[in-house]
Amino acid sequence: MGVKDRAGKSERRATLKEVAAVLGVSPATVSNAYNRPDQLSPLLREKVFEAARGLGYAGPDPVARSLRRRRAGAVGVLYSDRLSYAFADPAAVGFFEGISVATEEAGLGMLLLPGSARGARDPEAVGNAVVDGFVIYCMADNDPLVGAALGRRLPVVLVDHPGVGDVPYVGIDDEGAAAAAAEHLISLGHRRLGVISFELTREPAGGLADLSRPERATFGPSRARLRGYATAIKRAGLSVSGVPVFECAGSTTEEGRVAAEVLLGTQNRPTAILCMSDQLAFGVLRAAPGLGLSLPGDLSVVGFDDVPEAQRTDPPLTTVHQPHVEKGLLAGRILVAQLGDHEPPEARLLPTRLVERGSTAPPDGYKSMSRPTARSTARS
Amino acid sequence: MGVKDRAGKSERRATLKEVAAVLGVSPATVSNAYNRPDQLSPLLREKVFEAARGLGYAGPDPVARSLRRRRAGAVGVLYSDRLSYAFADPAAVGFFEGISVATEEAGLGMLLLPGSARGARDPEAVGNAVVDGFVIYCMADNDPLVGAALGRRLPVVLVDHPGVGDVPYVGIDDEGAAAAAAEHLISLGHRRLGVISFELTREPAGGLADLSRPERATFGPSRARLRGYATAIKRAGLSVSGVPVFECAGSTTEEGRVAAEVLLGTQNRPTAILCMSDQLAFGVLRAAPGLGLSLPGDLSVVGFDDVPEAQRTDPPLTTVHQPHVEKGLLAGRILVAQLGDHEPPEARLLPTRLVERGSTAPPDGYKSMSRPTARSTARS
DNA sequence: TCGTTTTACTGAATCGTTTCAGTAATGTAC
DNA sequence: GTACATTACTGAAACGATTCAGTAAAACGA
Repeated sequence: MGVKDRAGKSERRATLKEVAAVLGVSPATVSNAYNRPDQLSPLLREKVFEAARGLGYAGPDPVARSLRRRRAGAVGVLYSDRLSYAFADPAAVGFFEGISVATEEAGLGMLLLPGSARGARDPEAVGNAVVDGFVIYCMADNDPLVGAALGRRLPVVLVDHPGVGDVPYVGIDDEGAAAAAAEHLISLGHRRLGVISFELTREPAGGLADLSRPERATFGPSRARLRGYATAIKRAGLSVSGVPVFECAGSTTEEGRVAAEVLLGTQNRPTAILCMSDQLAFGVLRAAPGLGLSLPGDLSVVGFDDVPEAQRTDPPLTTVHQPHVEKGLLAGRILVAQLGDHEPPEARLLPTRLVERGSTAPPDGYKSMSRPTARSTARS
Repeated sequence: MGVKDRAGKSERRATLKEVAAVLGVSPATVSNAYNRPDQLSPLLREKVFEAARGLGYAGPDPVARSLRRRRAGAVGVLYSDRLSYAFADPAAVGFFEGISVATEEAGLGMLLLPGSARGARDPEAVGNAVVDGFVIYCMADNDPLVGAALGRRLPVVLVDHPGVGDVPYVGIDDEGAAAAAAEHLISLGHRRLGVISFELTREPAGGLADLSRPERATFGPSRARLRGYATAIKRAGLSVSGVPVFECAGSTTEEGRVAAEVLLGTQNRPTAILCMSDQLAFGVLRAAPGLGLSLPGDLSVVGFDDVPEAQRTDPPLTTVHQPHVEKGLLAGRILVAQLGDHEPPEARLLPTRLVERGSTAPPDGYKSMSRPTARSTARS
């Protein structure tokens, strides 16, 4: 193509003013043709469209329009990690699905911001996002992007994140749900538990810790879940500091597998493992055969999330169910309502429920007492 | 709260000009403080930030900035249906994942436009989208939103959509892949085939048709796949018009189930079914027991997509593998390259491959000839 | 000390719309 | 024929930034 001249791209797009000029009318009239047909004779309106077509004018520029109208027509979504992780995690996908229902109802777009991946975090993206509000999903307490988003002074909904001031908040009772999961194992007779956790700090060390200091976790739901596990364990009269916690940098099957190998490689290995997500639990299921363990006889596993696949693993996964889609829907609706100055639905904690499936059983050689039934932890 | 006064929300946010006024400097200086630190004494810069903090000014307004800079910092994604469907379909989710990798690399946001659901389609959303370009994914040929997006004169990548002019295009060889799927069944000895298809027209009738007029489908990949099925069937000397095609409005398990019940409820029922997606095929698997059919003995099923779950069904699903994530990644990269005036990767057809699993076998009482091996259909 | 460069800032134009307050022309009422 | 309403359009001021061409002052070299 010879000289590099940006191959034809440079012809500037026509503007409303130019369309007006062609017809010898005022820009206001052209604007009205697009936005307020009743302010115009139908004839002139047609002429405007025709002239526009002639100039290749595709209608008012969205950016200029947004500036003038002061609305962007989209809501921003902030996620704690790389977006591609979100798409690989059925829990996040379910949540996004819920949001999308709400935004679609309102005719709004859904802007997924470039993830706040560790290291490469780029607060500019939040400052540059052309949105009318934010859904902040599952971010570390001290993530600077949260501050950046709040600083924009737009309507915001916080999800799975500790409340900030009077910002609407949607989540679950992580602590109660985690406690229920631990209680389930304990009541089956397990005494040696292990935990596979999300990252504990913003710069996760990875590797082993114990359950004695849940408060140091910088990630709201992790902290609450650790606390829940710890509470149940203490209540049963067991030692909290004896419970190994393996910290995973991400919620993937692979990380779960590695964690399981470490946790189960110790002498006096746990007979049951509590996982903070189903993805991690799947990793444990995958690791078990290689370690010569069969489930649930040699090892019990509890997940968290109840993603659809949890029903189909072998054995099916006992896990804490939480309503991901509804969580997204509620968060989305609250945000949308704020934008339209409607009365928003009440922000709240959604119910969870322990779903007992085949991955948990009394430890080998233990006679179970009465088995507890599904327990629902909800608060309105 | 007594009088409804928009509870404190109305305090207008401060502007750059106001920050400048407070300090008695020019707006240009404040702008420079944010955008060109080197144009400013560090001392003054600090003062600017301090004044900004005092006024609750969170930095330059993204919309105004976009207007002036002429870039939005986001790419738009157009999908043929309601977004919530996309999130429920692992194939689409994989595609989105790929896009997100590309946009994230470039620090761009990913704006999912409110779906072009049947009926409620709202071309305004496309015209109003604040984006630097579009990925158009899987839209009907004559969808007005495609025209609207093209009309914006922004860089565009078309995915799974018939090419338009010299717009970059990414897809697979749908026809070849479909033909391979049909050939597989035929070589197993099946003679009575059925097809479960996506919508054939923009206003899908639902229900039965036959394979004799693939060209009327208004949806590129559907058309190509029907053509592929037909080609293979003709090549085998079978009658194309004898092949029942059930049209589903959406790609869901439920629709697949219904379709299977209709297709298999006829006398002289098909011994094998070709599905245009794994989701539809899952529906067939689910319907089979109720119809007293066991797979693959009584019925063979082939899917399309090879979503992860296809490996875990019972029996595992024979299906056409296509690289969803890579498709998204490639589309995203091409778009991003165009935005930055880089040389974009070459647009192309990605390879597919028939994956034979347990859901296909020779029809009952038929002795199979040599079984064909996985066949790859790729073009660069 | 003079001329030149560098530093630190400013003024004003511009990005492309929307919208509000008019205004001239036409229509209606009596 | 006058008063009033309606219709069809216009002018100009926002909306909130960025940027380019300057300019005055300070620093520098010889």
